[in-house]
Amino acid sequence: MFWGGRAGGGYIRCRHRLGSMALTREQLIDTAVGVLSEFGLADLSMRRLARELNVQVGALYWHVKSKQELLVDVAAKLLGSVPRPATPTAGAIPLAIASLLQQLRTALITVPDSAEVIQLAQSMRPDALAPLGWLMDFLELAGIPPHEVPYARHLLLNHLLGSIAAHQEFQALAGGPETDSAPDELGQEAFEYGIRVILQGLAMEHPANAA
Amino acid sequence: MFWGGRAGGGYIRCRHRLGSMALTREQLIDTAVGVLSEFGLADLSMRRLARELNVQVGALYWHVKSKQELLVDVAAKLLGSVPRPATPTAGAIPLAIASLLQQLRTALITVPDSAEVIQLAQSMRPDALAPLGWLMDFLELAGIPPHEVPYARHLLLNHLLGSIAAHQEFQALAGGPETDSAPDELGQEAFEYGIRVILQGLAMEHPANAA
DNA sequence: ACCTGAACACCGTTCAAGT
DNA sequence: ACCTGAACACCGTTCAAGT
Repeated sequence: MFWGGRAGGGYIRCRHRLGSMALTREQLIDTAVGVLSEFGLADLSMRRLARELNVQVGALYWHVKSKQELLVDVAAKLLGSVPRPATPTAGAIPLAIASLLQQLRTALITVPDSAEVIQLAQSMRPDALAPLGWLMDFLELAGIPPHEVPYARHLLLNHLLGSIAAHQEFQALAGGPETDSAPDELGQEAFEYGIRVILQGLAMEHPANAA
Repeated sequence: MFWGGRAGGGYIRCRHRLGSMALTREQLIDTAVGVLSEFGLADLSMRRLARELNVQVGALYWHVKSKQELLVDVAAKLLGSVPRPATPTAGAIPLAIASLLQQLRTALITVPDSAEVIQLAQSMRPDALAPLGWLMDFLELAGIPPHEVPYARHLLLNHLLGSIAAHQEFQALAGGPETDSAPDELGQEAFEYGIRVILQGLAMEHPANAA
């Protein structure tokens, strides 16, 4: 959620821009990813970004149209590390789906409020997040009727984002990002359980596909 | 999402408080539900509520500790119309789950941003939303191993809230709350599809239960 | 082309002081 | 007990004017 303590102070180590050379859109996005990763969405304000980059707030609006547009780019960058999987053979589709989702989870789980950012981006520009398109491709490949593919994708996506959000909430209450070993585990188990259940359900609903 | 156009103007027909008698917490909650229902979460500010109630902002903080606490009560009120279902017989558990979820959807689908409000409430005070507890009871009754019951509940809840949010987004883009007939339908179909898939998947994962 | 300075119209929360 | 008035520390966005 976007609520919760305004953590306030705390600067990012590197200023991301020194002296004289012009600010770039890339720098702006990278700084936004940095602030999000370290302090969360509540601290990710345009004014905070301007401070971090040693510019006035207005300057940011020469590079992006709005905060929302910036967040779409932030979301895309968060998923940028997930590699495009090879097209799976017919029998291996459920496995390919599961491993894509696992990669998405890994990319997002350490970034606070990442689920919300992805959801916003997804609702603003459904095409901006390539990996979510791959998911649809896989479901089509599995032989799910075209008009139900979006339903199935939503089901998987809601589970992914929901279980990331739940895990981060839980961690927040437990205080800090889990200093001791076995940091994830419970969230990971819940995540895998859901994937298993949904894939099994899909296999029953669409007897044509492989599972 | 909490973003989107600040709709701005537009007052609620009845002032909810006239003249001299003291403001009550109930009035505050009801007004909040009213503003949410008509204008959405972006317009639901403490200052707006104060205006609507003809009080100064500070007055609200005598009745509630914070905006978040108020929103928990708003969430509870939104689900207040859902009646406690009778305990189902063993064979009818999946049906009871499906119909409870349908009732929850019906209670929330017309209220903008209701999914976010429920999610916030659920994360702040997991016990405040009784109907979500009933869901867990049903899953236990279905013979799901205790430590997996929360996983299954999350799965269903994420689908419910996710499909409500998706439906409202879609409607927002389509302009206004669908003036012509057949207003829901698509969202309803996606919703039922997901329920079916999840329940089938649960039945496979836990052969003991009935489906 | 790129940025500053300043404004506009907002936020949530607190708290001394009034009744 | 219940509320006002005023402040504190913020927001996102716009835009004339500077370089």
